[in-house]
Amino acid sequence: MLDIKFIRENPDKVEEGAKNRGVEVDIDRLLELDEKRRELIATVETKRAAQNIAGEKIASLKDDKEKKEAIAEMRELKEGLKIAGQDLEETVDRYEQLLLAVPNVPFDDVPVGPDESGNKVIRQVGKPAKFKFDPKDHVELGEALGVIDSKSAAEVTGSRFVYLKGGLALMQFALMQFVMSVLTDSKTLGKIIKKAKLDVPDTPFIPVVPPLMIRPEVFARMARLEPKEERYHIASDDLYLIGSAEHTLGPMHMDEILRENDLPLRYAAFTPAFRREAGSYGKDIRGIIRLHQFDKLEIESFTLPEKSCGEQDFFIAIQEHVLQALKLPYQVVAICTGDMGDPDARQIDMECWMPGQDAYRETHTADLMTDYQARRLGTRVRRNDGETQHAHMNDATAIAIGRALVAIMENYQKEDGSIAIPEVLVPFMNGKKVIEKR
RNA sequence: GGAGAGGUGGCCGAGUGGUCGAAGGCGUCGGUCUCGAAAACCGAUGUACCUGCAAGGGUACCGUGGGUUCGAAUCCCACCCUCUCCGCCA
Repeated sequence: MLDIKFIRENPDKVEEGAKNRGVEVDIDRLLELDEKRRELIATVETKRAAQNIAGEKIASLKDDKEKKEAIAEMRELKEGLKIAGQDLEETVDRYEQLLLAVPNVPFDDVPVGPDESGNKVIRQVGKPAKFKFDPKDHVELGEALGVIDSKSAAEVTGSRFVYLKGGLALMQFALMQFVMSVLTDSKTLGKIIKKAKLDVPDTPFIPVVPPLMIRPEVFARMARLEPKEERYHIASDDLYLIGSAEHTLGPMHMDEILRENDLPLRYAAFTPAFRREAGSYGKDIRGIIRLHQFDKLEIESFTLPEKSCGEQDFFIAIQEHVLQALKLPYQVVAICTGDMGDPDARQIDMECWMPGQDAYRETHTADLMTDYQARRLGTRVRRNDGETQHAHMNDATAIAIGRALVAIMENYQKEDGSIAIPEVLVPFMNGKKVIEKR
């Protein structure tokens, strides 16, 4: 949700932003309703003030006759208030509906475009490996090694589910451990900050294992309930399965006022993510690139408004650190206006080179929501001077299973079909250096 | 699943129809004292919205929604949530 004052002062900017995202909102109508709303508030509050004074008068009167007269007067006041009150209520309802539909305003450096075709590659790091043999894709590799079993999963649960087995299952935990070890160590974070020349503190991330289900009201306040067809819903308890740890991490501080000195608050959460993939029939149907369920390590932070941009840069630097440590070739992509989520002011993706796909594919994303989510959530900061403001929120992938495993399998494959294990993961895999057929 | 208790300000907690936005305590902030600190003492401390250049003024909020009433934190109804005990269970 945007600040109505900001919309009042920058209607053109808001309208243009929405238009560039392909979102239709009637800003003129919203401002009309806002004006009407404020007029009605004035009317209603004046009437209430009169009523309050009359009420005090009644309470102070001793004489029964006087009292009766005053009460009769009060009855009339009450009627007028009722009508104005209803009018106000209706206006506010329509006003809020419109206000909530307004997406965040994209930063000026966000490329304008209708869909993913408008995304811009910012830089490429590492070169796609050249193979002396025909590289296989992860499905072929995984099935031959017996570490990916889609067939059994399809029988047991359905398509887009998978059994990860043996070395690959172990690698998932190695990845989690490795990345978590980065996120919780201020020394490593300090090095990342220094290398990227950032001006952010090295405050470590607090590890979290959050709930996997969420109430609809809270989901809506995160501006992530929609599109509903993308969410799994548990009807018996009216709960939704989260599509990302962000969904239950973000509302941790709803209706709270944080203290300036406690920021940045950084969290790293491990969760499965559940996605119905309703809009992607036939897309990536092969393998483990797009699953209904995958495990993920997600990072989220709450910062002061003026620090949120640098925080996103920091998140990106962490992602690049991880990819470089894994020695995966990747590119950094600025997501365009039409391809961003509604709450995002800027979205940056990491795409890893996947030889089996012969393409760069998304493995990470970093979203800067500014105060858009925090305003809905009521997450505020009390500044040291006593002022309160809405906190800024950032959210990003630290490592996502499925995609990360695909990148490793396809980049680290050997001619005999075995898969070398990235050096940094070896200590987390009992010293195992290769996944081979057993 | 069964039985019970309860939701009040950052926290604890009092308040059962009218000067209650709400006692008291804790915490926090400022001050006095001190070389400094602790203790003690004094003072200040909710949020949101409307209005105003500002000082200020006004309105709402005691889980949520509705009702009764001239007037509701207080009475009635519905719902939501939390906690405790028993049962079941990783």
